[in-house]
This record gives sequence, C-alpha cells and structure tokens, in this order.
Amino acid sequence: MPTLADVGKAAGVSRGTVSNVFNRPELVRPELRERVEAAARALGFGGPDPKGRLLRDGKFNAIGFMPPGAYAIAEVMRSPYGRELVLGASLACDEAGTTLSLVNGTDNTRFASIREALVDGFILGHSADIGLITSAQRRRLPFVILESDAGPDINSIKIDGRSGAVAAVRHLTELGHRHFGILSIRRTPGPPIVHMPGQAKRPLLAGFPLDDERLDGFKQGLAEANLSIDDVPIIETTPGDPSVGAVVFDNVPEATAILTMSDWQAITILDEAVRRGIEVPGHVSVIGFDGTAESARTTPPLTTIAHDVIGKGRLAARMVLDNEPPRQVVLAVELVVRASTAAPRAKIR
Amino acid sequence: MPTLADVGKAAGVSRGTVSNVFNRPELVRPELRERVEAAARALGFGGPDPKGRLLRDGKFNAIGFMPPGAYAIAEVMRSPYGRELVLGASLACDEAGTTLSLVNGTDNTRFASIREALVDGFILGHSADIGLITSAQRRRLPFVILESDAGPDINSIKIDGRSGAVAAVRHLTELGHRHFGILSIRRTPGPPIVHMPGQAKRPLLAGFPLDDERLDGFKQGLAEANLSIDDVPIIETTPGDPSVGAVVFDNVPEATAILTMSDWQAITILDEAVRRGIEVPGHVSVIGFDGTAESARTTPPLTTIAHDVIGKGRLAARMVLDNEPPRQVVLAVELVVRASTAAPRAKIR
DNA sequence: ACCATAATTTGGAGCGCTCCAAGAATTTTG
DNA sequence: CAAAATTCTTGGAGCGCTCCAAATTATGGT
Repeated sequence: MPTLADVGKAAGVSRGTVSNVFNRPELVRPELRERVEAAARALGFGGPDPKGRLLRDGKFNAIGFMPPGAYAIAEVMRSPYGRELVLGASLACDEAGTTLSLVNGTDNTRFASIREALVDGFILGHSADIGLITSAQRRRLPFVILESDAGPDINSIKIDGRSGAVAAVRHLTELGHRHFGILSIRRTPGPPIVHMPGQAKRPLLAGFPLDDERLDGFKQGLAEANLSIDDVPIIETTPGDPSVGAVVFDNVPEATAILTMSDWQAITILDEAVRRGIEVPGHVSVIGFDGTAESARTTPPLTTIAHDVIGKGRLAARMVLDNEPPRQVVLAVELVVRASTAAPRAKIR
Repeated sequence: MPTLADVGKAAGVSRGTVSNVFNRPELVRPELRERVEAAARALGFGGPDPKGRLLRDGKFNAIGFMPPGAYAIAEVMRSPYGRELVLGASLACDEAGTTLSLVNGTDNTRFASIREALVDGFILGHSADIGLITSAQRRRLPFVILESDAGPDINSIKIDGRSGAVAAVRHLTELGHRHFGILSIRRTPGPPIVHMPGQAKRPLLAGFPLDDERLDGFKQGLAEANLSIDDVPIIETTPGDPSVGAVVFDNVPEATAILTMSDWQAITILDEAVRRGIEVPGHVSVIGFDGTAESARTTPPLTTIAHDVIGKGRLAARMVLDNEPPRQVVLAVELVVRASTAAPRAKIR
C-alpha cells in the first residue's frame, strides 16, 4: 500500500503537498498538482488512508447502534420495531452525513464492543445490565439509552409504557373483556414459558424496566376493573417466535383478549389464529404494542399502543450527534383502535 | 482524555505495561496489574483508545454497505427489499463479529464516502455509474457489487432478472391477459413519469443493468405472446412512492395486469386499488418482484418473482469478509403465484 | 534591478497504540 | 550460593496522516 510519502517521493514533492493535492487542491499549483496526481495514479494510490487522518483528527464520523437486551443486529433488523428504530436513526445520520454503525454485542463481547467500537457516540438499546451504562460512560462518548431509567446524568428516551399498558387494558375492559392472557418478553433464548395463575415465581419483575413497567401498567389497568393480574396467565416469549400462538391457544383457551408487549408478538398470534380458524376479534381480541407500520397492514389491522418509533430513533441519533447536556425524554403513547379488538362474543371451543 | 502513557506515569509503570494490563492481563503480575487498574480508574481512563490500535493494526473490523442508486440509507431501510438485504448482510456480520456500517453516499459525496469509509470492505448497491467501481477499486479493499455487470475481475451478485421478467409476463399471458401496464424504476427524485405508447424516447434503457434487464425480459415475454412492448404504457416511479397507484389507474385504465419491478411498487398499487374500490385480481392483476416477506402479507397476497434477498445480502457480506478470488454469482428467481393475479374478468370502468 | 508582498511548498511535531527485542527482576537448579 | 532459566517490564520504532510555522519561490511596483 503506497502512502502519501511514497507518492511524494515519486513526484519529487513533500508529503504535505501530496496531502494538499487530495484535500485542498486549490492550494497547489495546477501543474504540480497534475504531476502529483500522475504519480499517485502510477503507484495505484487511491487517496490518503483514512486511518492516518483518523488518528490525527480523532473523529470517526459515525455513531453506533447497539441492540437492546442480548439481541444481535440481525434480530433487530427482523423486528418491525427494531427496523423502525434503525430507520429513524439512519434518517438523522443521513442528514448529518454520518455513518450508522450497527455494532454487534453478544452477551460477553458487549463491553468490549463498547470499548472498541469506531464511533463518536452510541445509541444503546435498553438493557437490564447497569454495566452497559458504566461501560459507555467510561468511553466518555455521548450516548443515549433507550427504554431504561438511568438517572438525570444520562441521555435517555423512553415511552410512557405504564400508561400505554393501562390504556390497553382499559380499552379491553370497556369492551367487556374479563378473561385475559398476557404476553411478556422473554429475555433469554428459548421457547415461550407459560406462567399460569397461582404458580410461584411469576415473572412480575423481569429486571428490564421496559417489561416491568408495562406489566405494572397491565396490573393497574386490571385492578381498575377489579381484576387481579395474579389470575391472568402470563407467557414470556421472544417477539417473533412463531410458536407462541400455539402455546397461547393451547394454554389459555378461556382468554377473550390477549395483551402483548409488541406488535410482532400480536402479529404472531394473528397468524396462529388464522391457522386454527379462530376469529379475531370475533373469538379473541388481540392488542399490539408500539404501533409499527406492520400493525396497520395485518388482517385484521391491529389495535395497538402506538408511539413514534421512527421519531424515537431519529431523536436518539440527534441527541448523540448534538451532544448537549443530558436529558430524559418520555414519549407519549396513544391507543390506536383498529380492527383486532371488539367486544367478546363467544368463548373459544 | 488520558492516554496509556498518562496512566503509566500515574502508576509508575511504562506505557507498554498499561497496554498489557488491558489487552493481555495474564502477562502482568497481579499486584502490579491492580495498581495500574487503580490508576486507570482514578484518571477515568476507559481503556486503550481504538484510534491508536487501529492505526497500528490496520483493521476496522467493519464492512460498509452503500445504498444502490442515489438512495440514502434511510430509503434503503424503508424499502422491504433494502431491509432484507441489510438483514442478510447483518446476519453474516453477526456471525463474523463484524460491524456493519451503513455508509451514506449522496450523489456527490459518494466517491468521497468510498474513499474515507472506515471499513475493510464494501457491499455496493447497484449503480449505473462505473465511477463507483473505479472508486472502490482504488481503495484496494474487497468489495462486491449487487445487480450490476462488472466483468470477471469483480465480485458481483445478481439475480436472473431477465428470466424473472419473462416468467412474470408468461404467467399473465397464460391467464389470458393482453393489456398491460409496466412500472419501471425512476432513478432520480420526483413523481412518476408516464410514457405512453408511441411517445418518443421511452425509457427502454435506463442505464441501470437491473432495470434494463427486466424491461428486456418483459419485452421478450410480450413478444412470445405476439405482443409488443411498444404498445405498453411504462411508468417510471420510485418504489414506495404512494402516488403511483393513482397515476397508473388514471393513465392506464385499460390495463388488466400491472407488471412491476419491485414488491413495494406492487404494494402501492394494491393500496390505491383498495382506495378506489378496484378489485385485485378481479379487475386488475398485479405482480411484484423480489419476493420479500411483505409480499406474502398483503391483501391479497402478491404473486411475485421471488429470490432469496436475505441470502443475497448474506452472501454479499460473506464474499467481502472472505476476500476470495472474484466471482460472479447469478441467483435464481422463482415465480411465486399467490392471489394477486388471475384471469382477466372485466375492464375497469 | 530590487525589495515588499503574495503564493507555494516543506518538514517537524505529534495523534495513541501495539509489537518486540532487550534489559531487569525473580525463581529454579545443580 | 552462583549460574541458569524463567517471568516481568521497558521503551524505541513505527502505523499514515494533518496541521502549522517557517522557508522558498513567484509576482508586482517603482
């Protein structure tokens, strides 16, 4: 690999002049410039190596996106929510002329990834692991954490998940539902875990603020209707796991309404319902969470607790890019009623 | 920002030892290690700066994805096709522990982006601009170009677009269709451009191999049924432009079948059909291209010319990562018949 | 011609790190 | 207990570049 110095030698000029030819050509006399360019071509020199510039300037011109939980980037890209988040971030990056780096952080390499990522700042997906934040802080780069409570010194953006969850339950109880099933989020790899009422050690606190808050909202909403969450089956499942539908219908046949924590989970239920000839919302109502574009395209279109996911991603990127004093943003959620919820009509089977 | 040297001074050891503490802790005596770690903590040193290591090692551990055409990354993320491509690439990156950098290349900054991206290789979206390839070659990094003919010295992956287009037309003519509309891809920003038969300067060669090839396939397929593409209206439109549906139905009311170059275009047509009460496939058949996941979820599900988009993205990343001798891969396409195509039943209006 | 002024070009000084050969300290061996 | 072997630590040599003050060369006015 030829370097600036090599080209300089070949053209009989100094390193600095070659640098100028490439970066500020107006500074160098046209004929000389041409001679240098010729030398560069002859040597197959394709321009100053970014590595050198980088060390000198110290700017990567990139921000990193780190997946939430223990997910890999590919899993983020699969999920409707993740895609909109990344889309939003890329929108802001497009505007700023910055690169968006999708940083892979598998469980154990997560901290190392943060330490070594070639970025000027981070968007961190939510995490139960406080160490992540410490890691990010150590790096002394601007960062924002999504869907986590991280205190006043740290940039964070979250939605009002509790209100959203309450609104979801209210909507359903107002329609007359009394028998529910709840889909919470499984944070480790594996099949759905069914927690029936009365069973010990129900996952009422998963450790992830996102999940806990929504579960708490469900609890509150149920309480308002004189129902107890303790009587409601909870199924922990990875969003997108296609097997959850079967698990739900097999284990919670009496439910007339399914509360979820993501549109993707709700969509999975819809798919299984079609397979079994169960009508939505005739036999069972399903409510999503997040209000992704996908939720509007399903059959029937999903009722969901929506927020501006793209806007969230975009704001996150902007906060990192702008590097202003830390702030904590809480985004509003909105119940969007579509066609997947209705008054209960008949029991399944 | 403290450096290795600073920490070394504070701990009374050398730069090298501090480096070892962080990178090969087993090489340094536990008590010394602790002293160094304490000093690092005290100084708020969060580990060796990746910039330095980078210059030294020369590896970014990242590959860059550059959007096709003149699109920005955000546009890629919006498109079903683009998302699956990125998903595929991220899958390979996950496996390899590499970062995927979404490199922004707006028209004029495109070449500069290639010159300066902090990556070890590139996935280039297709382009009509040969300069892109030259740029990439100059950088002397492994790269692969998608959906372009770039000769035997260059990694490329493309689908057999011609056969796909022929198959699409055949499917429709076999169903009895004789009146078509074609959606080709507009490569500049702006609203749909309608090219009616007989008009001069129809975009039969857009300069993009991808478009040209498919158009050529449509032509061939039509010819097989004794139809001429010269009699078929062609509408150039950016995939995803929601206005194209109206343009199509207003300008080509006699068409009983719409050929497209992407699922997204087809989906847009579907949306407008719903709005106008036009039945698909009753009044008009619509056929997509690419076979993205979205195409299976529409109402009605789209008939489409499918290929393994995720696999393509994954293979692309692998080729860059593996850096083997250049090869040219042509991926098979497959006609997937779903419910958006049927025999023509009635004329619209 | 000659000097002031303007236009170009130069090369040193890092940017922060890792590698590595060599030196220092410690432990083992005969 | 000295010599040999082993374990640790050190600091020089870059990695390739950009910035900048200083040196060199060209231009212009008298």
